[in-house]
Amino acid sequence: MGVRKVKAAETEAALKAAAIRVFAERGYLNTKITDITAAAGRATGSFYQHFASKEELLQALRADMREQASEAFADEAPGGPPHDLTDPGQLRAHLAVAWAVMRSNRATQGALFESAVAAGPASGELWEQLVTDTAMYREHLEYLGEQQHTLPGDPVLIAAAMGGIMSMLAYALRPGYSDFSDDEVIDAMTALLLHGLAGPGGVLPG
Amino acid sequence: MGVRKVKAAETEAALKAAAIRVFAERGYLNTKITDITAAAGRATGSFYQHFASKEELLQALRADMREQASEAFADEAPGGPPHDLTDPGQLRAHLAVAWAVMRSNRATQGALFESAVAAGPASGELWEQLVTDTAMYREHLEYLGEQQHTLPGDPVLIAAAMGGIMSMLAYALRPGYSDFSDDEVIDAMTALLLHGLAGPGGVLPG
DNA sequence: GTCTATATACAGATAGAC
DNA sequence: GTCTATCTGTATATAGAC
Repeated sequence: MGVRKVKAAETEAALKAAAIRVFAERGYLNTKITDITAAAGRATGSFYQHFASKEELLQALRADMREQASEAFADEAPGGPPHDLTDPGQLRAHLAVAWAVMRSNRATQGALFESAVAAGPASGELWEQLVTDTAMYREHLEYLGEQQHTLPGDPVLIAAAMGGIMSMLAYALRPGYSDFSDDEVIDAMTALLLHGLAGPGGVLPG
Repeated sequence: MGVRKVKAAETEAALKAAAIRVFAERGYLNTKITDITAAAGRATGSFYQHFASKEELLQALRADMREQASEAFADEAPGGPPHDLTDPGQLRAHLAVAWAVMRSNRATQGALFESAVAAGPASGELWEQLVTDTAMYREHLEYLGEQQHTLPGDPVLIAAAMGGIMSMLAYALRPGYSDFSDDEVIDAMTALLLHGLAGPGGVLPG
């Protein structure tokens, strides 16, 4: 790689890193291109040498996150059969990995969320994102269905609900104005999604 | 009331109605003040005679919705004791009313959601909105806790999760690119929140 | 490739006639 | 109170020198 390309790659990396920092502070929608370039110590014009728009930069960050996510889930279940989401340990492990990925990519995750919401309800972007991101849940639920297990509802809908609540909490829950630990959130969501409000006892005493 | 005040009230109502229409089409963040005035058949300048900003108009719409919501819930349980959310019928009724209010105020509900998200993660607005809107769930859960019922987690967190999933779905789920009926959604969420993925049977066979 | 300087575009808000 | 016309601020994107 020539020295020129190295410099370019450096700048691109600097812009991405700066974007992550400033997205975390002000949020995606509230940051201007110039906020990113300033935080990266570059000139405004340099931005467009690497990205056509803020949206395109976000897609690059999304690709990075996807890569990290698939690695994290590959570590969890290396090529094995689908998880049984009604097994407490497996459900918890799954939620814990998903939560860890979302939290370590807080800024990117939040930016994608903001972008999808800003597109408006009629665009369907948020629903599309929800369905895409929960494809793994959906598959596991469909597997359960094949095993004659009765599901609470359509696998697509249930999967979207599960993923939706996780990403909603990951976005809304910030240190400072609420003090739930990661473990507390994971435990609570595991219990809620596994046995619901009724608890592990099944049907309540009449 | 003088004729002048009548005209003013008419214009204000026209602006609110127009805002609801255009929010539903383009979303809150994507609509300009001029979109609203145009849809209402008024001049741009007239807007500021009634609202200082788009945000203030939204607060007015929120007040209208709150009023409607409290009526709906009052009809459901007129002055009675707190609901038992582990009772299938009561949980379903509760979710059904919440869903009906959100759907019949789709545009306002969506606009509030967009506004809270656009404020950025660091603002805490989305969390605040979530906690405020789920105060009723929280109280019911705390009541269950007092009855020695074991909850999946902190009432504030569980309530936020319940409300979060409902408003997320209400925003993301639109006719056209997904075809779940209201009943299907309510049934699925009732089942999920009541008994989780494991189902009403309680602990699964080993 | 990176920089400075500038052009373009548009939403928000106001001024003043009616 | 409502209108038309306009001003202001600001974010995006480009042009051209280095």
